[in-house]
Amino acid sequence: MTTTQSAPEDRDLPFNVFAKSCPSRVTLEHVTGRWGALTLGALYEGSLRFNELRRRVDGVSEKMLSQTLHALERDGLVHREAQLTNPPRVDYELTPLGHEVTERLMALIHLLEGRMDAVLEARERYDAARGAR
Amino acid sequence: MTTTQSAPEDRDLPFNVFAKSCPSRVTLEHVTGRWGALTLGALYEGSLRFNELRRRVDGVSEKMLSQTLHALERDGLVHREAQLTNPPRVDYELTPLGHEVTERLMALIHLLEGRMDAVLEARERYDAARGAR
DNA sequence: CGGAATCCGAGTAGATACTG
DNA sequence: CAGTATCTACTCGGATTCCG
Repeated sequence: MTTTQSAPEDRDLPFNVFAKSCPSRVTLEHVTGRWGALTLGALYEGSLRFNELRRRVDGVSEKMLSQTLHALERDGLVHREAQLTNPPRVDYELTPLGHEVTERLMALIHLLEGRMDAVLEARERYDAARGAR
Repeated sequence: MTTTQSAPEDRDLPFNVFAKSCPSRVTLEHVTGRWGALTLGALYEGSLRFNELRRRVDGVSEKMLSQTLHALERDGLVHREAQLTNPPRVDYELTPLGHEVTERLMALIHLLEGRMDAVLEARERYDAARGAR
């Protein structure tokens, strides 16, 4: 054993989401946040323009989408390609890193979508037991 | 080809997070939400008691942890085991479904932690270009 | 089309105090 | 220990307006 390792969660990684001050926690929130996850998911299929994204991500406002895209671009997960034509055209696409991240994210989303029946059942059981009191 | 399939995102799955009204979006938010993700992550190593959980998930308040655990329990991802001793002892652990979900979640978290250096670099580049103006 | 800026209400999060 | 209750503060997020 060449490295000193005590427990799995006690890795000597420089970054640890469980620590309050770790920057990785902020990025995790950008990625998994309400609109971040859906935006990345939409871009997973390919590059999209601003309003195409808005339509894909059902329910997002211009403001939130704009804000979300900025955060993801700043974190290096999304690339913004602006063409100064008239009318202007701006395409958003995943960076290689963004694609890797989104792969993992989609695995999570698809699992969840596939097991929603079990989740719904669990909710009914929970409500029947708790709500009755 | 035996199934009718038009596009990957156009699957005829009953649940689709991209749709505003889909219940899967709510569950996704429980799982990936600020405290949900960290709580599941903490429980991935094994069952924990309430205050152990509080210490692991750095920065969470009692209220938020309690609320988070209720949501995850209701969705069938976390199991609550209470012993009516004195002092009371309550253990939380992942259900099999919760474990599956958390596996995917941890894959995402670990990827992110491992690439934070790239994220931080991207941020500096972004700020240098944008913040300068 | 692709945004930025402003306003404002609703919901969320934290601190605190209390209970079993 | 394991929570609940309450209060306040703050942020989030939507609608609107305006600009390049």
